[in-house]
Amino acid sequence: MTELLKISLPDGSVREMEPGSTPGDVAAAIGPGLAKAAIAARVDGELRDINRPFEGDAELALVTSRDEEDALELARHDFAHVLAEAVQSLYPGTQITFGPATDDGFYYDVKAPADREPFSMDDLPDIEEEMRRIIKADKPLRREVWSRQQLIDKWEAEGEIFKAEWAKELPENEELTVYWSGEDWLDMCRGPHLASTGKLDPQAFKLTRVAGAYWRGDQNNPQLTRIYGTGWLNKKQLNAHLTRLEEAAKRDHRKLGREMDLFHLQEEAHGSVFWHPKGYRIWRELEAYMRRKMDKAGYREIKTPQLMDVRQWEQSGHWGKYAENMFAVPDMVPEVEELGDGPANPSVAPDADWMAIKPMNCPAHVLVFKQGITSYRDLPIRLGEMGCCHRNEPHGALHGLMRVRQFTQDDAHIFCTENQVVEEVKAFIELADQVYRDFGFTYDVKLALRPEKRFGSDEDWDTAEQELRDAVAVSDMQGEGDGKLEELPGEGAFYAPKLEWHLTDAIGRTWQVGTIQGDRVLPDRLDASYVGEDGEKHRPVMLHRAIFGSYERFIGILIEHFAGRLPVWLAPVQAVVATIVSDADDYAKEAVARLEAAGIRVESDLRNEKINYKVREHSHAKVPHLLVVGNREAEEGTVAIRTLGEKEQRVMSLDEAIATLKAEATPPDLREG
RNA sequence: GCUGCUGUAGCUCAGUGGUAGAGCGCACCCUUGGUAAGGGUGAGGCCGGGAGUUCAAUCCUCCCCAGCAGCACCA
Repeated sequence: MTELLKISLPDGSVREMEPGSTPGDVAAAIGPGLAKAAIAARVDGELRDINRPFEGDAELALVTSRDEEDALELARHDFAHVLAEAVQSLYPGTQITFGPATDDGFYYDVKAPADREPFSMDDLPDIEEEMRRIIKADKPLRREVWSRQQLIDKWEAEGEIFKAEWAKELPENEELTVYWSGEDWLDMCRGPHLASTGKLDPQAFKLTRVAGAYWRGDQNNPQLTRIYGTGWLNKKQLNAHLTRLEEAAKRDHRKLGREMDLFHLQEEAHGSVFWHPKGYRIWRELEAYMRRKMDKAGYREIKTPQLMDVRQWEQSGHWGKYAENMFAVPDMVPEVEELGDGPANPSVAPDADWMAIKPMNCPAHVLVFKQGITSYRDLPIRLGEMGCCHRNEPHGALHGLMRVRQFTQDDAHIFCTENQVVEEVKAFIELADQVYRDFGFTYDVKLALRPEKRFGSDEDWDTAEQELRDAVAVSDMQGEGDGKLEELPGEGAFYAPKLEWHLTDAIGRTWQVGTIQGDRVLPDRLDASYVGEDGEKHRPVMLHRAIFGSYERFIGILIEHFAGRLPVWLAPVQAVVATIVSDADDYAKEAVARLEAAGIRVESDLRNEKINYKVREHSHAKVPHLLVVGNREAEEGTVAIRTLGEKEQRVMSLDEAIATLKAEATPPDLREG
């Protein structure tokens, strides 16, 4: 007599099941409805196939499509497998590698057969069709445990060199599984999967693009073709997602930047921004705001050179570790050969001295710190700079305002003693939190730990990393996202670990803005010191920090975050006074003069156009307030305010309107209460 | 930098082996109209740059540049 398995269910009940039975059997025992709805199971908390037998007593929670997160993960993973199967079925000789679920779908990295070009967008319709065929065939997805050698033999026999390479590195003692799709195709996979391909909705996915991706993420390896898709549980979800993407595209800062006449980019200065009056207005407001914040927080602002002798960069270590991203300039008058009307051909003498344009401000700040003799009593010293830096970024990395070659940081370096580090980092974390909340952002904080290539001793790295963790633990952060501190091994700077603040753009990509880094390397390399209580020289710790990160990136994120509808205090034009008839022109001019006198950024629109047209145009321009005046308003001394995003107008006296606008135009740090 | 795609008027985009078109915007005229497109007329383009094939190239081929998506990179 075999002993029955005790399967506990979420409602607290316990079912006794025959050994070898599966979560599917439990579902069937409970009722036919559930048997049909159950797509997978959580067994002792682990997501598993519905048909994978229990290995003993267990806690079971059946997963249905109502458990959206699990269901989506499973479906996307299955879509990825179906994608791989479809590609191999259509194009024999294609090698498959990996294909995980993503935030909105799935991808699979494949290597096209040698006699074929890499896959392109044109191939996607055929592949989609083949995927639908596989889904409709309702092929069972069956789990099987294989030995490592079995896997290696199979992949090698089939010429799957990537899979074989991977299989060889799998641990010997772990249970290795494959999943069959029907009887004719399989992939090595940890699972879990749905019971069959037919559980997928053939109308709930769409292949979206192809792109190159390196095998195992290393650019020294062959490049594969990554086929991306978006995958959902049903067509409705898919369509909703596609609509969301369209909406997100509308708030792309590059598009809005042009439409709102904020800035432009052009090839002759690619990667550098031409700021237009309206865009630079936003910049100036941000800069004024940040200056007030930093002044109050005990920073002192400085300005340091754009160009320094290359020898200085050698000493700081940048020339060795960072030269490929630096712009170098010969310190000489170039010989210019005139070729008639053709291009001038400057040539550089072989013995020219070289200068480099600063890619960061830190070495210059150390040089400022080193002037004179500093006592421990003076510490901490916080030196701030709106520092314009140039970095020669890989061209494929450039992206609107988000990743540029010339940018200005709200940079500062805090020189302090060992004992002051945690306290200073804490103060910074709270300052950053205030700033992000003033803009309505939530954020994620990550801790980037020591990279492979680095300066400094392991003991110093241990200390520096722990200080950042300690500071986070004692800090008061309110505007944060999920509240967990994610640690990123190997991602720190060559001189210091970094705390990083990440914000999200319109389509969900995250961008680092703020950072603070605890550096013991640069003060040492550049021989910075202070005189301690004991009269001896000591090395200060140097904290590198920024909150906006760069004005360029921060403005890009602001534009996307607000879809161009910036808060009044940041809006380049805060109000437009628009007339209905020309008889109201004089009154409109008076209103504009009074608004200007109150410090409001206001423009007038006296054109001979219908009010409908003016409303439409200024709404498109995302002007927060439109003050409409006609004969009625002129007589009564009122304005009809139409606020962006609202359908209703409010009529109020001009005085009242000025007071309202003035309050809204006040930057958040200057508001009372 | 790598893979793929794209580059035509200020913007969004059609189009053709015989040097070009629309809508919006812009200018001018008419219209003074109460909250998201009033009407008319007109100007505007070395079809990203270079080389090649061709009687002829915006169109085909090659190289370069830039942009887009992803990868890699982001001190």
